[in-house]
Amino acid sequence: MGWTAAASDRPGATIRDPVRLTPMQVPKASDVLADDLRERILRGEFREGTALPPERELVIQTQMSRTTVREALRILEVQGLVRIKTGRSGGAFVQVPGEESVASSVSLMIRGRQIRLAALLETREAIEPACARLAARYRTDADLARLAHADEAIAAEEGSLTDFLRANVDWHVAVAVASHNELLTGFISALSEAIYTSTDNRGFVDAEVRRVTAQAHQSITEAIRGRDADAAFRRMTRHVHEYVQAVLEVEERTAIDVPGS
Amino acid sequence: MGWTAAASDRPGATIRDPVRLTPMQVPKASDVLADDLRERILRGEFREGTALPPERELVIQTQMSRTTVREALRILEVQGLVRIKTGRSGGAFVQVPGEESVASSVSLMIRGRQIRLAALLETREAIEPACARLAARYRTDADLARLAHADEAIAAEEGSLTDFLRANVDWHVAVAVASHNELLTGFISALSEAIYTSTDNRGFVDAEVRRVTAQAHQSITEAIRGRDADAAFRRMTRHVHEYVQAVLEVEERTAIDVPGS
DNA sequence: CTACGTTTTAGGTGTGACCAATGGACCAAG
DNA sequence: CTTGGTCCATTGGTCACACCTAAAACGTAG
Repeated sequence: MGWTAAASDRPGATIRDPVRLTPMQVPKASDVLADDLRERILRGEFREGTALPPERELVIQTQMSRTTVREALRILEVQGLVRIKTGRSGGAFVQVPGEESVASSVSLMIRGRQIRLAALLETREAIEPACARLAARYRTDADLARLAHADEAIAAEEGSLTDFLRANVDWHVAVAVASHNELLTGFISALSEAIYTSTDNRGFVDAEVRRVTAQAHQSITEAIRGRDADAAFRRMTRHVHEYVQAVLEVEERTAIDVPGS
Repeated sequence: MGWTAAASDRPGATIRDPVRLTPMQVPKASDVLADDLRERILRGEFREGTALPPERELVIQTQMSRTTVREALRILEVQGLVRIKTGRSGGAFVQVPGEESVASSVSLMIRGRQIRLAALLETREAIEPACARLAARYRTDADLARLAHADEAIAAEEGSLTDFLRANVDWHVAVAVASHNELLTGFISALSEAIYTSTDNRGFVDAEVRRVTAQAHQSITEAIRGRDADAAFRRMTRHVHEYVQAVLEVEERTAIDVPGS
Protein backbone atom coordinates (compact mmCIF):
# COMPACT_ATOMS: atom_id res chain seq x y z
CA MET A 1 0.00 0.00 0.00
CA GLY A 2 3.02 2.31 0.15
CA TRP A 3 2.12 3.85 3.51
CA THR A 4 5.60 3.18 4.86
CA ALA A 5 7.06 5.45 2.20
CA ALA A 6 4.63 8.19 3.18
CA ALA A 7 5.93 8.05 6.74
CA SER A 8 9.46 8.98 5.66
CA ASP A 9 10.23 12.45 4.30
CA ARG A 10 13.35 11.28 2.47
CA PRO A 11 12.82 8.32 0.12
CA GLY A 12 16.23 6.78 0.75
CA ALA A 13 16.08 6.68 4.56
CA THR A 14 13.53 3.98 5.27
CA ILE A 15 12.50 3.83 8.91
CA ARG A 16 12.60 0.19 9.77
CA ASP A 17 10.34 -0.41 12.71
CA PRO A 18 8.36 2.73 13.33
CA VAL A 19 5.27 0.86 14.45
CA ARG A 20 4.73 -2.31 16.44
CA LEU A 21 1.61 -4.41 16.44
CA THR A 22 0.57 -6.78 19.15
CA PRO A 23 -0.02 -10.27 17.75
CA MET A 24 -3.71 -10.20 17.18
CA GLN A 25 -6.19 -13.00 17.31
CA VAL A 26 -9.21 -13.56 15.16
CA PRO A 27 -11.84 -15.10 17.40
CA LYS A 28 -13.67 -18.15 16.21
CA ALA A 29 -17.38 -17.88 15.71
CA SER A 30 -18.13 -20.52 18.31
CA ASP A 31 -16.00 -18.66 20.83
CA VAL A 32 -17.87 -15.46 20.19
CA LEU A 33 -21.16 -17.14 20.94
CA ALA A 34 -19.75 -18.95 23.96
CA ASP A 35 -18.25 -15.73 25.32
CA ASP A 36 -21.52 -13.92 24.94
CA LEU A 37 -23.57 -16.59 26.64
CA ARG A 38 -20.97 -17.04 29.38
CA GLU A 39 -20.98 -13.36 30.12
CA ARG A 40 -24.74 -13.31 30.37
CA ILE A 41 -24.84 -16.32 32.61
CA LEU A 42 -22.19 -14.97 34.95
CA ARG A 43 -23.91 -11.64 35.04
CA GLY A 44 -26.91 -13.50 36.40
CA GLU A 45 -29.11 -12.62 33.48
CA PHE A 46 -30.68 -16.08 33.59
CA ARG A 47 -31.74 -17.75 36.79
CA GLU A 48 -30.18 -21.10 37.57
CA GLY A 49 -32.12 -23.84 35.85
CA THR A 50 -33.33 -21.63 33.04
CA ALA A 51 -33.37 -23.37 29.69
CA LEU A 52 -31.48 -21.73 26.86
CA PRO A 53 -33.23 -21.77 23.50
CA PRO A 54 -32.97 -25.06 21.59
CA GLU A 55 -30.02 -25.42 19.26
CA ARG A 56 -32.12 -24.99 16.16
CA GLU A 57 -33.63 -21.88 17.61
CA LEU A 58 -30.21 -20.45 18.36
CA VAL A 59 -29.25 -21.21 14.78
CA ILE A 60 -32.06 -18.98 13.60
CA GLN A 61 -31.32 -16.21 16.08
CA THR A 62 -27.56 -16.13 15.60
CA GLN A 63 -27.50 -16.94 11.90
CA MET A 64 -24.75 -19.43 12.67
CA SER A 65 -24.66 -23.05 11.67
CA ARG A 66 -25.78 -25.71 14.04
CA THR A 67 -22.22 -27.01 14.26
CA THR A 68 -21.03 -23.68 15.58
CA VAL A 69 -23.88 -23.34 18.03
CA ARG A 70 -23.29 -26.83 19.32
CA GLU A 71 -19.60 -26.17 19.80
CA ALA A 72 -20.37 -23.07 21.83
CA LEU A 73 -22.75 -25.03 24.03
CA ARG A 74 -20.18 -27.78 24.46
CA ILE A 75 -17.66 -25.23 25.68
CA LEU A 76 -20.07 -23.91 28.24
CA GLU A 77 -20.92 -27.43 29.31
CA VAL A 78 -17.29 -28.32 29.94
CA GLN A 79 -16.89 -25.12 31.91
CA GLY A 80 -19.81 -26.14 34.06
CA LEU A 81 -22.03 -23.26 33.01
CA VAL A 82 -24.79 -25.32 31.45
CA ARG A 83 -26.06 -28.84 31.84
CA ILE A 84 -27.31 -30.43 28.66
CA LYS A 85 -30.22 -32.85 28.69
CA THR A 86 -31.51 -34.81 25.73
CA GLY A 87 -35.06 -35.60 24.83
CA ARG A 88 -38.19 -33.53 24.68
CA SER A 89 -38.09 -30.38 26.78
CA GLY A 90 -34.38 -31.01 27.09
CA GLY A 91 -31.76 -28.51 26.09
CA ALA A 92 -29.08 -26.48 27.77
CA PHE A 93 -29.96 -25.52 31.32
CA VAL A 94 -28.12 -22.73 33.00
CA GLN A 95 -25.98 -23.77 35.89
CA VAL A 96 -23.45 -22.03 38.02
CA PRO A 97 -20.08 -23.69 38.43
CA GLY A 98 -19.54 -24.96 41.93
CA GLU A 99 -17.02 -26.92 43.87
CA GLU A 100 -17.04 -29.91 41.54
CA SER A 101 -15.91 -27.70 38.72
CA VAL A 102 -12.92 -26.36 40.62
CA ALA A 103 -12.17 -29.76 42.04
CA SER A 104 -12.08 -31.41 38.64
CA SER A 105 -9.74 -28.84 37.16
CA VAL A 106 -7.45 -29.13 40.15
CA SER A 107 -7.46 -32.89 39.70
CA LEU A 108 -6.46 -32.51 36.08
CA MET A 109 -3.54 -30.34 37.06
CA ILE A 110 -2.45 -32.70 39.81
CA ARG A 111 -2.55 -35.73 37.58
CA GLY A 112 -1.04 -34.01 34.57
CA ARG A 113 1.78 -32.33 36.40
CA GLN A 114 2.42 -35.52 38.32
CA ILE A 115 2.48 -33.52 41.50
CA ARG A 116 4.22 -35.47 44.22
CA LEU A 117 2.32 -36.65 47.24
CA ALA A 118 4.65 -34.57 49.38
CA ALA A 119 3.52 -31.42 47.58
CA LEU A 120 -0.11 -32.37 48.03
CA LEU A 121 0.35 -32.86 51.73
CA GLU A 122 2.27 -29.62 51.94
CA THR A 123 -0.67 -27.84 50.36
CA ARG A 124 -3.12 -29.47 52.68
CA GLU A 125 -0.93 -28.53 55.61
CA ALA A 126 -1.11 -24.98 54.36
CA ILE A 127 -4.84 -24.59 54.17
CA GLU A 128 -6.59 -27.13 56.37
CA PRO A 129 -5.77 -25.59 59.74
CA ALA A 130 -7.33 -22.32 58.70
CA CYS A 131 -10.22 -24.32 57.35
CA ALA A 132 -10.76 -25.95 60.72
CA ARG A 133 -10.64 -22.55 62.38
CA LEU A 134 -13.40 -21.27 60.14
CA ALA A 135 -15.37 -24.45 60.72
CA ALA A 136 -15.26 -23.87 64.46
CA ARG A 137 -16.53 -20.39 63.88
CA TYR A 138 -19.34 -21.07 61.45
CA ARG A 139 -20.37 -24.71 61.89
CA THR A 140 -24.05 -25.56 62.06
CA ASP A 141 -25.71 -28.56 63.64
CA ALA A 142 -25.98 -30.22 60.25
CA ASP A 143 -22.22 -29.85 59.85
CA LEU A 144 -21.69 -31.49 63.22
CA ALA A 145 -23.89 -34.39 62.20
CA ARG A 146 -21.78 -34.99 59.10
CA LEU A 147 -18.59 -34.83 61.13
CA ALA A 148 -19.92 -37.23 63.74
CA HIS A 149 -20.98 -39.65 61.05
CA ALA A 150 -17.53 -39.56 59.48
CA ASP A 151 -15.96 -40.06 62.88
CA GLU A 152 -17.96 -43.22 63.43
CA ALA A 153 -17.00 -44.59 60.05
CA ILE A 154 -13.34 -43.99 60.78
CA ALA A 155 -13.42 -45.53 64.21
CA ALA A 156 -14.90 -48.74 62.80
CA GLU A 157 -12.07 -51.21 63.23
CA GLU A 158 -13.28 -53.88 60.86
CA GLY A 159 -13.38 -51.80 57.72
CA SER A 160 -11.00 -52.38 54.81
CA LEU A 161 -8.17 -50.00 54.08
CA THR A 162 -10.16 -48.47 51.25
CA ASP A 163 -13.11 -47.92 53.55
CA PHE A 164 -10.88 -46.20 56.05
CA LEU A 165 -9.34 -43.91 53.49
CA ARG A 166 -12.75 -43.11 52.07
CA ALA A 167 -14.07 -42.18 55.49
CA ASN A 168 -10.94 -40.15 56.02
CA VAL A 169 -11.64 -38.12 52.89
CA ASP A 170 -15.24 -37.68 53.92
CA TRP A 171 -14.21 -36.26 57.26
CA HIS A 172 -11.77 -33.77 55.80
CA VAL A 173 -14.32 -32.63 53.27
CA ALA A 174 -16.90 -32.35 56.01
CA VAL A 175 -14.62 -29.98 57.88
CA ALA A 176 -14.25 -27.91 54.74
CA VAL A 177 -17.99 -27.82 54.23
CA ALA A 178 -18.41 -26.71 57.82
CA SER A 179 -16.20 -23.72 57.09
CA HIS A 180 -19.01 -22.50 54.83
CA ASN A 181 -16.44 -21.25 52.37
CA GLU A 182 -17.12 -22.63 48.92
CA LEU A 183 -13.64 -21.93 47.64
CA LEU A 184 -11.92 -23.77 50.44
CA THR A 185 -14.37 -26.60 50.09
CA GLY A 186 -13.49 -26.93 46.43
CA PHE A 187 -9.78 -26.92 47.12
CA ILE A 188 -10.00 -29.45 49.92
CA SER A 189 -12.24 -31.74 47.91
CA ALA A 190 -9.78 -31.89 45.07
CA LEU A 191 -6.81 -32.25 47.38
CA SER A 192 -8.34 -34.97 49.51
CA GLU A 193 -9.41 -36.92 46.48
CA ALA A 194 -5.92 -36.77 45.03
CA ILE A 195 -4.30 -37.67 48.33
CA TYR A 196 -6.71 -40.55 48.62
CA THR A 197 -5.73 -42.06 45.29
CA SER A 198 -2.07 -41.49 46.02
CA THR A 199 -2.25 -43.04 49.45
CA ASP A 200 -4.04 -46.15 48.33
CA ASN A 201 -1.66 -48.89 47.25
CA ARG A 202 0.98 -47.70 49.66
CA GLY A 203 0.18 -49.82 52.68
CA PHE A 204 1.74 -47.58 55.27
CA VAL A 205 -1.55 -47.26 57.06
CA ASP A 206 -1.53 -49.84 59.82
CA ALA A 207 -3.83 -50.30 62.79
CA GLU A 208 -1.81 -47.84 64.85
CA VAL A 209 -2.11 -45.09 62.26
CA ARG A 210 -5.82 -45.68 62.08
CA ARG A 211 -6.20 -45.46 65.82
CA VAL A 212 -4.24 -42.22 66.05
CA THR A 213 -6.12 -40.74 63.13
CA ALA A 214 -9.50 -41.56 64.62
CA GLN A 215 -8.48 -40.01 67.90
CA ALA A 216 -7.17 -36.84 66.27
CA HIS A 217 -10.32 -36.46 64.25
CA GLN A 218 -12.52 -36.80 67.27
CA SER A 219 -10.46 -34.28 69.11
CA ILE A 220 -10.77 -31.78 66.30
CA THR A 221 -14.46 -32.48 65.92
CA GLU A 222 -14.85 -31.68 69.59
CA ALA A 223 -13.10 -28.34 69.16
CA ILE A 224 -15.38 -27.51 66.25
CA ARG A 225 -18.41 -28.53 68.25
CA GLY A 226 -17.28 -26.28 71.10
CA ARG A 227 -16.64 -23.43 68.68
CA ASP A 228 -13.09 -23.30 69.92
CA ALA A 229 -11.40 -21.81 66.86
CA ASP A 230 -7.92 -21.73 68.31
CA ALA A 231 -8.02 -25.33 69.45
CA ALA A 232 -9.37 -26.44 66.09
CA PHE A 233 -6.57 -24.63 64.32
CA ARG A 234 -3.90 -26.00 66.63
CA ARG A 235 -5.09 -29.57 66.61
CA MET A 236 -5.59 -29.64 62.87
CA THR A 237 -2.12 -28.23 62.37
CA ARG A 238 -0.71 -30.97 64.54
CA HIS A 239 -2.78 -33.72 62.96
CA VAL A 240 -1.94 -32.88 59.39
CA HIS A 241 1.69 -32.38 60.24
CA GLU A 242 1.94 -35.76 61.92
CA TYR A 243 0.38 -37.34 58.89
CA VAL A 244 2.98 -35.71 56.70
CA GLN A 245 5.75 -37.00 58.93
CA ALA A 246 4.37 -40.51 58.80
CA VAL A 247 4.20 -40.46 55.04
CA LEU A 248 7.67 -39.00 54.63
CA GLU A 249 9.14 -41.65 56.87
CA VAL A 250 7.67 -44.38 54.75
CA GLU A 251 8.73 -42.57 51.61
CA GLU A 252 12.31 -42.74 52.79
CA ARG A 253 12.12 -46.35 53.87
CA THR A 254 10.50 -47.39 50.62
CA ALA A 255 12.78 -45.28 48.48
CA ILE A 256 12.48 -47.71 45.60
CA ASP A 257 10.41 -45.48 43.37
CA VAL A 258 8.54 -46.64 40.31
CA PRO A 259 9.22 -43.76 37.94
CA GLY A 260 8.24 -45.18 34.54
CA SER A 261 4.98 -47.10 34.71
CA MET B 1 -40.59 -57.91 22.70
CA GLY B 2 -42.62 -60.19 24.94
CA TRP B 3 -39.73 -61.67 26.89
CA THR B 4 -41.53 -60.92 30.15
CA ALA B 5 -44.28 -63.33 29.18
CA ALA B 6 -41.74 -66.02 28.41
CA ALA B 7 -40.35 -65.70 31.89
CA SER B 8 -43.65 -66.76 33.42
CA ASP B 9 -45.03 -70.29 33.09
CA ARG B 10 -48.62 -69.06 33.42
CA PRO B 11 -49.55 -66.26 30.98
CA GLY B 12 -51.71 -64.40 33.45
CA ALA B 13 -49.25 -64.23 36.33
CA THR B 14 -46.63 -61.85 35.07
CA ILE B 15 -43.59 -61.74 37.31
CA ARG B 16 -43.08 -58.07 37.77
CA ASP B 17 -39.52 -57.37 38.62
CA PRO B 18 -37.56 -60.58 38.61
CA VAL B 19 -34.32 -58.84 37.75
CA ARG B 20 -33.03 -55.40 38.63
CA LEU B 21 -30.50 -53.48 36.64
CA THR B 22 -28.50 -50.57 37.92
CA PRO B 23 -29.50 -47.44 36.04
CA MET B 24 -26.93 -47.48 33.31
CA GLN B 25 -25.62 -44.63 31.31
CA VAL B 26 -25.01 -44.59 27.60
CA PRO B 27 -21.91 -42.47 27.12
CA LYS B 28 -21.76 -40.16 24.16
CA ALA B 29 -19.32 -41.10 21.45
CA SER B 30 -17.44 -37.85 21.75
CA ASP B 31 -17.04 -38.37 25.48
CA VAL B 32 -15.64 -41.82 24.92
CA LEU B 33 -12.98 -40.44 22.63
CA ALA B 34 -12.26 -37.51 24.91
CA ASP B 35 -11.98 -39.78 27.93
CA ASP B 36 -9.56 -42.06 26.14
CA LEU B 37 -7.33 -39.27 24.95
CA ARG B 38 -7.50 -37.51 28.32
CA GLU B 39 -6.45 -40.65 30.11
CA ARG B 40 -3.51 -41.12 27.78
CA ILE B 41 -2.40 -37.54 28.10
CA LEU B 42 -2.59 -37.58 31.88
CA ARG B 43 -0.79 -40.89 31.97
CA GLY B 44 2.05 -39.10 30.22
CA GLU B 45 1.83 -41.24 27.14
CA PHE B 46 2.57 -38.23 24.94
CA ARG B 47 5.24 -35.71 25.72
CA GLU B 48 4.09 -32.11 26.09
CA GLY B 49 3.95 -30.47 22.69
CA THR B 50 3.29 -33.68 20.81
CA ALA B 51 0.84 -33.29 17.98
CA LEU B 52 -2.19 -35.54 17.99
CA PRO B 53 -3.15 -36.96 14.59
CA PRO B 54 -5.11 -34.57 12.36
CA GLU B 55 -8.87 -34.67 12.66
CA ARG B 56 -9.33 -36.49 9.39
CA GLU B 57 -6.78 -39.05 10.43
CA LEU B 58 -8.59 -39.59 13.74
CA VAL B 59 -11.79 -40.05 11.76
CA ILE B 60 -10.17 -42.94 9.91
CA GLN B 61 -8.66 -44.49 13.01
CA THR B 62 -11.72 -44.22 15.24
CA GLN B 63 -14.36 -44.81 12.56
CA MET B 64 -16.22 -41.84 14.03
CA SER B 65 -17.49 -38.85 12.14
CA ARG B 66 -15.48 -35.70 12.01
CA THR B 67 -18.16 -33.94 14.03
CA THR B 68 -17.64 -36.34 16.90
CA VAL B 69 -13.88 -36.18 16.71
CA ARG B 70 -13.97 -32.41 16.71
CA GLU B 71 -16.24 -32.33 19.73
CA ALA B 72 -13.87 -34.55 21.64
CA LEU B 73 -10.95 -32.30 20.78
CA ARG B 74 -12.93 -29.25 21.80
CA ILE B 75 -13.61 -30.80 25.19
CA LEU B 76 -9.93 -31.45 25.73
CA GLU B 77 -9.11 -27.94 24.60
CA VAL B 78 -11.45 -26.38 27.14
CA GLN B 79 -9.98 -28.58 29.83
CA GLY B 80 -6.56 -27.27 28.94
CA LEU B 81 -5.23 -30.62 27.78
CA VAL B 82 -4.55 -29.66 24.19
CA ARG B 83 -3.89 -26.45 22.35
CA ILE B 84 -5.33 -26.30 18.86
CA LYS B 85 -3.58 -24.44 16.08
CA THR B 86 -4.95 -23.87 12.60
CA GLY B 87 -3.10 -23.95 9.33
CA ARG B 88 -0.57 -26.26 7.85
CA SER B 89 1.31 -28.35 10.39
CA GLY B 90 -1.33 -27.24 12.85
CA GLY B 91 -3.49 -29.60 14.85
CA ALA B 92 -4.03 -30.50 18.48
CA PHE B 93 -0.88 -30.24 20.57
CA VAL B 94 -0.69 -31.97 23.88
CA GLN B 95 -0.50 -29.67 26.84
CA VAL B 96 -0.65 -30.17 30.55
CA PRO B 97 -3.09 -28.03 32.51
CA GLY B 98 -1.32 -25.57 34.76
CA GLU B 99 -2.14 -22.71 37.04
CA GLU B 100 -4.07 -20.76 34.42
CA SER B 101 -6.48 -23.62 34.08
CA VAL B 102 -7.23 -23.77 37.78
CA ALA B 103 -7.31 -20.01 38.04
CA SER B 104 -9.87 -19.68 35.27
CA SER B 105 -12.21 -22.25 36.74
CA VAL B 106 -11.94 -20.58 40.14
CA SER B 107 -12.76 -17.28 38.51
CA LEU B 108 -15.85 -18.75 36.93
CA MET B 109 -17.03 -20.01 40.28
CA ILE B 110 -16.33 -16.71 42.00
CA ARG B 111 -18.18 -14.71 39.40
CA GLY B 112 -21.03 -17.13 39.01
CA ARG B 113 -21.63 -17.68 42.70
CA GLN B 114 -21.25 -13.97 43.30
CA ILE B 115 -18.92 -14.74 46.13
CA ARG B 116 -18.64 -11.77 48.45
CA LEU B 117 -15.40 -9.88 48.79
CA ALA B 118 -15.40 -10.80 52.47
CA ALA B 119 -15.34 -14.48 51.59
CA LEU B 120 -12.50 -13.94 49.15
CA LEU B 121 -10.46 -12.14 51.77
CA GLU B 122 -11.29 -14.84 54.28
CA THR B 123 -9.93 -17.43 51.89
CA ARG B 124 -6.81 -15.44 51.27
CA GLU B 125 -6.36 -15.04 54.98
CA ALA B 126 -6.57 -18.78 55.26
CA ILE B 127 -3.88 -19.72 52.78
CA GLU B 128 -1.48 -16.84 52.26
CA PRO B 129 0.34 -17.00 55.58
CA ALA B 130 1.25 -20.61 54.97
CA CYS B 131 2.22 -19.59 51.47
CA ALA B 132 4.62 -17.01 52.82
CA ARG B 133 6.10 -19.58 55.17
CA LEU B 134 6.84 -21.91 52.28
CA ALA B 135 8.23 -19.02 50.28
CA ALA B 136 10.68 -18.25 53.06
CA ARG B 137 11.73 -21.86 53.02
CA TYR B 138 12.12 -22.44 49.31
CA ARG B 139 12.64 -19.05 47.68
CA THR B 140 15.38 -18.68 45.09
CA ASP B 141 17.23 -15.57 44.03
CA ALA B 142 14.98 -15.23 41.01
CA ASP B 143 11.99 -15.19 43.34
CA LEU B 144 13.59 -12.44 45.40
CA ALA B 145 14.14 -10.39 42.27
CA ARG B 146 10.48 -10.61 41.39
CA LEU B 147 9.46 -9.65 44.90
CA ALA B 148 11.83 -6.69 44.96
CA HIS B 149 10.50 -5.51 41.62
CA ALA B 150 6.95 -5.66 42.88
CA ASP B 151 7.95 -3.82 46.05
CA GLU B 152 9.35 -0.96 44.00
CA ALA B 153 6.21 -0.72 41.90
CA ILE B 154 4.07 -0.54 45.02
CA ALA B 155 6.19 2.07 46.73
CA ALA B 156 5.89 4.35 43.71
CA GLU B 157 3.73 7.17 45.05
CA GLU B 158 2.68 8.68 41.76
CA GLY B 159 0.97 5.63 40.26
CA SER B 160 -2.77 5.52 39.71
CA LEU B 161 -5.02 3.42 41.90
CA THR B 162 -5.18 0.78 39.21
CA ASP B 163 -1.41 0.67 38.99
CA PHE B 164 -1.17 0.22 42.72
CA LEU B 165 -3.69 -2.59 42.79
CA ARG B 166 -1.99 -4.25 39.86
CA ALA B 167 1.38 -4.12 41.60
CA ASN B 168 -0.29 -5.42 44.71
CA VAL B 169 -1.56 -8.45 42.86
CA ASP B 170 1.85 -9.01 41.31
CA TRP B 171 3.48 -9.05 44.71
CA HIS B 172 1.05 -11.54 46.19
CA VAL B 173 1.42 -13.81 43.21
CA ALA B 174 5.19 -13.47 43.44
CA VAL B 175 5.04 -14.73 47.01
CA ALA B 176 2.98 -17.69 45.85
CA VAL B 177 5.43 -18.44 43.06
CA ALA B 178 8.25 -18.30 45.57
CA SER B 179 6.55 -21.05 47.55
CA HIS B 180 7.29 -23.33 44.60
CA ASN B 181 3.96 -24.99 45.07
CA GLU B 182 1.99 -24.99 41.86
CA LEU B 183 -1.33 -25.59 43.54
CA LEU B 184 -1.00 -22.70 45.92
CA THR B 185 0.19 -20.51 43.09
CA GLY B 186 -2.91 -21.36 41.11
CA PHE B 187 -5.20 -20.63 44.05
CA ILE B 188 -3.55 -17.35 44.89
CA SER B 189 -3.53 -16.21 41.27
CA ALA B 190 -7.24 -16.73 40.97
CA LEU B 191 -7.97 -15.20 44.33
CA SER B 192 -5.81 -12.15 43.81
CA GLU B 193 -7.29 -11.50 40.41
CA ALA B 194 -10.80 -11.70 41.81
CA ILE B 195 -9.94 -9.50 44.77
CA TYR B 196 -8.38 -7.04 42.39
CA THR B 197 -11.49 -6.65 40.30
CA SER B 198 -13.65 -6.45 43.41
CA THR B 199 -11.47 -3.84 45.06
CA ASP B 200 -11.30 -1.59 42.05
CA ASN B 201 -14.20 0.88 42.01
CA ARG B 202 -14.34 0.93 45.78
CA GLY B 203 -12.10 3.87 46.56
CA PHE B 204 -11.23 2.88 50.10
CA VAL B 205 -7.57 2.76 49.20
CA ASP B 206 -6.11 6.10 50.19
CA ALA B 207 -2.51 7.26 50.51
CA GLU B 208 -2.31 5.95 54.06
CA VAL B 209 -3.42 2.47 53.07
CA ARG B 210 -0.87 2.47 50.28
CA ARG B 211 1.92 3.48 52.61
CA VAL B 212 1.07 0.83 55.16
CA THR B 213 0.76 -1.81 52.48
CA ALA B 214 4.11 -0.97 50.96
CA GLN B 215 5.73 -1.15 54.35
CA ALA B 216 4.14 -4.49 55.21
CA HIS B 217 5.18 -5.95 51.90
CA GLN B 218 8.76 -4.89 52.36
CA SER B 219 8.81 -6.33 55.81
CA ILE B 220 7.52 -9.67 54.57
CA THR B 221 9.89 -9.64 51.64
CA GLU B 222 12.71 -9.18 54.11
CA ALA B 223 11.60 -12.19 56.11
CA ILE B 224 11.47 -14.27 52.95
CA ARG B 225 14.89 -13.05 51.94
CA GLY B 226 16.24 -14.02 55.34
CA ARG B 227 14.57 -17.43 55.11
CA ASP B 228 12.77 -16.65 58.35
CA ALA B 229 9.72 -18.84 57.91
CA ASP B 230 8.10 -17.96 61.20
CA ALA B 231 8.44 -14.22 60.68
CA ALA B 232 7.08 -14.52 57.16
CA PHE B 233 4.08 -16.44 58.45
CA ARG B 234 3.46 -14.03 61.29
CA ARG B 235 3.82 -10.86 59.27
CA MET B 236 1.73 -12.13 56.42
CA THR B 237 -0.98 -13.16 58.87
CA ARG B 238 -0.99 -9.68 60.29
CA HIS B 239 -0.86 -7.93 56.94
CA VAL B 240 -3.73 -9.83 55.39
CA HIS B 241 -5.78 -9.53 58.53
CA GLU B 242 -5.33 -5.78 58.69
CA TYR B 243 -6.40 -5.55 55.08
CA VAL B 244 -9.54 -7.49 55.88
CA GLN B 245 -10.30 -5.17 58.77
CA ALA B 246 -9.86 -2.11 56.59
CA VAL B 247 -12.20 -3.48 53.98
CA LEU B 248 -14.82 -4.54 56.49
CA GLU B 249 -14.83 -1.11 58.06
CA VAL B 250 -15.55 0.48 54.74
CA GLU B 251 -18.14 -2.16 53.95
CA GLU B 252 -20.04 -1.16 57.07
CA ARG B 253 -19.71 2.53 56.45
CA THR B 254 -20.85 2.14 52.85
CA ALA B 255 -23.59 -0.29 53.71
CA ILE B 256 -25.72 0.91 50.82
CA ASP B 257 -25.40 -2.21 48.71
CA VAL B 258 -26.30 -2.41 45.05
CA PRO B 259 -27.95 -5.83 44.89
CA GLY B 260 -29.70 -5.75 41.51
CA SER B 261 -27.41 -4.36 38.84
C1' DC C 1 -57.42 -44.06 37.08
C1' DT C 2 -53.69 -46.75 35.40
C1' DA C 3 -51.00 -48.75 31.57
C1' DC C 4 -49.17 -48.50 27.32
C1' DG C 5 -48.33 -47.08 22.74
C1' DT C 6 -47.80 -42.79 19.80
C1' DT C 7 -46.33 -38.33 18.84
C1' DT C 8 -43.45 -34.55 19.30
C1' DT C 9 -39.43 -32.22 20.54
C1' DA C 10 -35.17 -32.06 21.80
C1' DG C 11 -30.05 -33.39 21.35
C1' DG C 12 -26.45 -36.82 19.01
C1' DT C 13 -24.18 -38.51 14.91
C1' DG C 14 -22.85 -38.91 10.11
C1' DT C 15 -21.59 -36.86 5.32
C1' DG C 16 -19.85 -34.03 2.07
C1' DA C 17 -18.63 -29.68 0.71
C1' DC C 18 -16.31 -25.43 1.05
C1' DC C 19 -13.88 -21.51 3.64
C1' DA C 20 -9.78 -19.74 6.12
C1' DA C 21 -5.36 -19.77 7.99
C1' DT C 22 -0.69 -21.24 8.01
C1' DG C 23 3.79 -22.77 6.41
C1' DG C 24 6.77 -24.02 2.79
C1' DA C 25 8.54 -23.97 -1.96
C1' DC C 26 9.51 -21.31 -5.61
C1' DC C 27 10.30 -17.30 -8.25
C1' DA C 28 11.09 -12.37 -9.37
C1' DA C 29 12.85 -7.83 -8.39
C1' DG C 30 15.94 -4.85 -6.06
C1' DC D 1 21.67 -12.00 -1.09
C1' DT D 2 17.69 -10.12 0.81
C1' DT D 3 12.83 -8.83 0.22
C1' DG D 4 8.49 -9.63 -1.27
C1' DG D 5 4.98 -12.07 -4.17
C1' DT D 6 2.53 -16.21 -5.79
C1' DC D 7 0.98 -20.65 -5.44
C1' DC D 8 0.10 -24.96 -3.22
C1' DA D 9 -0.64 -28.38 0.28
C1' DT D 10 -2.30 -29.23 4.81
C1' DT D 11 -5.23 -28.67 8.60
C1' DG D 12 -8.75 -26.67 11.39
C1' DG D 13 -13.41 -23.88 11.00
C1' DT D 14 -18.00 -23.46 9.23
C1' DC D 15 -22.01 -24.80 6.80
C1' DA D 16 -26.24 -27.35 5.13
C1' DC D 17 -28.74 -31.46 5.34
C1' DA D 18 -30.20 -35.97 6.69
C1' DC D 19 -31.12 -39.30 9.98
C1' DC D 20 -30.86 -41.62 14.64
C1' DT D 21 -31.97 -41.68 19.55
C1' DA D 22 -33.83 -40.24 23.99
C1' DA D 23 -37.32 -38.46 26.74
C1' DA D 24 -41.41 -35.93 27.90
C1' DA D 25 -46.15 -35.23 26.68
C1' DC D 26 -50.32 -36.91 24.98
C1' DG D 27 -54.07 -39.78 24.02
C1' DT D 28 -56.53 -43.85 24.40
C1' DA D 29 -57.87 -48.62 25.76
C1' DG D 30 -58.65 -51.37 29.72
